[in-house]
Amino acid sequence: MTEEKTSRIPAFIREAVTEDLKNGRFNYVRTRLPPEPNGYLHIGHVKAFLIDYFTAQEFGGELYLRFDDTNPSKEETEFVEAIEADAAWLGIQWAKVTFASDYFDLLYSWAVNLVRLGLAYVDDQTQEEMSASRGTLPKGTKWSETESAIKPGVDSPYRNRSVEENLDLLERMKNGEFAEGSRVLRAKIDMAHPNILLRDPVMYRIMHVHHHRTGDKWHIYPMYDWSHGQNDSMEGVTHSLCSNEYIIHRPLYEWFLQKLEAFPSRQIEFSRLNLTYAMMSKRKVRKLVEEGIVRGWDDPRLTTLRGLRRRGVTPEAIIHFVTGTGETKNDSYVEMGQLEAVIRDDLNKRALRRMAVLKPLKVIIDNYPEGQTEEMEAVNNPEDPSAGTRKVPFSKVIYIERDDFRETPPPKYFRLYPGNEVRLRYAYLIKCTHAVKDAAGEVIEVHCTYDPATRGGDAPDGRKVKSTIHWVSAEHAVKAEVRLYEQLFTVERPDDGDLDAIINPNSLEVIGNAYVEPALGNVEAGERFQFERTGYFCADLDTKPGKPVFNRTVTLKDSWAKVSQKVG
RNA sequence: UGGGGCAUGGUGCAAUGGCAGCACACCAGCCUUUGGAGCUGUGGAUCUUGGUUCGAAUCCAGGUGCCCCAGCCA
Repeated sequence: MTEEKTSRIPAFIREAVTEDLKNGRFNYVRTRLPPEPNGYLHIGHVKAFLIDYFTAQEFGGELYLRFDDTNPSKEETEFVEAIEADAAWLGIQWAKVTFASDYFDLLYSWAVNLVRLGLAYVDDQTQEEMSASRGTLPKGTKWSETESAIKPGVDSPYRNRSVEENLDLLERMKNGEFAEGSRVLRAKIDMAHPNILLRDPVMYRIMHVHHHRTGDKWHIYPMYDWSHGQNDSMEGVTHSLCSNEYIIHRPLYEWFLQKLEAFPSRQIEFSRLNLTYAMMSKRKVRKLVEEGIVRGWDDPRLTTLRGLRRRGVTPEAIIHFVTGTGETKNDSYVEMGQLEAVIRDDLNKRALRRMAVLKPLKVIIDNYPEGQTEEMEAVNNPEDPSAGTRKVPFSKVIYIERDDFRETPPPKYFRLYPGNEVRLRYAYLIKCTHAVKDAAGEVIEVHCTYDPATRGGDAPDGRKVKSTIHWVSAEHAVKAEVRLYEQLFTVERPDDGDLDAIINPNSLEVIGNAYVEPALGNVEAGERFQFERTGYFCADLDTKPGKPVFNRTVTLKDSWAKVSQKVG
């Protein structure tokens, strides 16, 4: 693999960081990954992770993994561990792990400073009152169907309390003297500001909730805007890289740090990764899991990291995909096909080839000696000679793919049909004589003759066949469960739609009676293979000794599907 | 004129005032013991109008379109 790009981070970030280093704003680089521990990582997070990781790496800096655990009602230790494990699986390395909650004490003292400066106050308004006094956006935006005009906000009646009173009230909020929702601490900025975030944003709210790390110590918890930038600054994070939705937060980010005269961390934004047919909304993914629409957070149909891993996607493929899509400030939707192409490319180079018959049809080779078994030599990976070869047993009765036989072949069909000769991969040329049907008219077995002179697959007389099909020996085959996946959703942008209306009812097909070659009989969960001509597969967690279960990671490109569609 | 952000083939990304290129997809062909892989080729894009310039995707001005923002979520 060649390194075609010298840099793995977007130009606009590289330039900004370079400039900061040159003009002396910073003399080192430190970035941070800021996951909220309220769910599992999905492929959308990988982009942010990689940008943070590579930016630090490229400038000889370091990366902190900092959990944004400021809302104890949603967050759990379970997710902290899962996120760490998933990020490590991806290959991301960090200098240390921290938590927003590590800074609760310091942050509180900073809030006290702000109150002393007359820049923050305790507001006793109800949530409804605050909302009503915040002003409105003009008609035409999605929230204002009933409102007709832009309105500035109105100052809270509590806005001009004395510093002493604010200090006292804040202290008592912290001590748990007040009911949830009864008071908040707000920054004192400008209730008429055109950017609504600067209309006296809430800094602390009262929550009498147990925190997964600080226990019951706190009764107030900071909001995102009163935490994230401060933590960046406290940790000496130079570049706080985040998605475009935070652009409007940047003035607030800077306001706090300037007023506090704190270390001037810099926020830079980029666009999120959107993928067609993928659900990125944590809330909706949770619903899929809770309603049993999928089998868990690691369901292979999900684009969670655990889902992708279970499906058989490698970390390298994920990284290659994400860096390959590039990073900009443009809103964009990358096609799922792009991900699949990268996965194929990755697996093509590393996956051992095996033969597996997913939908078996019995073939009897009438002129092959009864009871005889031969060991055929098969290549493990034509892309990688060092993968070597293996022996595959061959005998009189074999299974082939039902799709590889037609009693009456459509145009351009090169596979097995009465009178046609095909090659059994690594074995013999066989010619179909006739098919046997059951009472219902369904083909239940096919009879063939083989040419003993074609062992290995080449005819001494030089005659060619147009098709090579895969097979397994009936006597030696191992029975396997195979799970075939399709898109979970029927629409390209599932985050937008009504969940129940867009679920693809056929996203999972379980095949209980596939036959696989003996080499597949004892595989470890997680091992990846290419089943010749059908796709890439990965041994599932449910695999037991002698009872393999495979997930289809992705199909092979199927040009016959195209031809057959065109032909009709 | 509420504030902010973004506009390059179907999709995603390059081109940092000098021949609009790459990947995926698509189409045609070659090759093939995977109708896989590989190889070759075709078609297709600078949102719009004006300006600056020898020269504009790039700079300037106006317009248009899309996205984000009124959580005590992050």
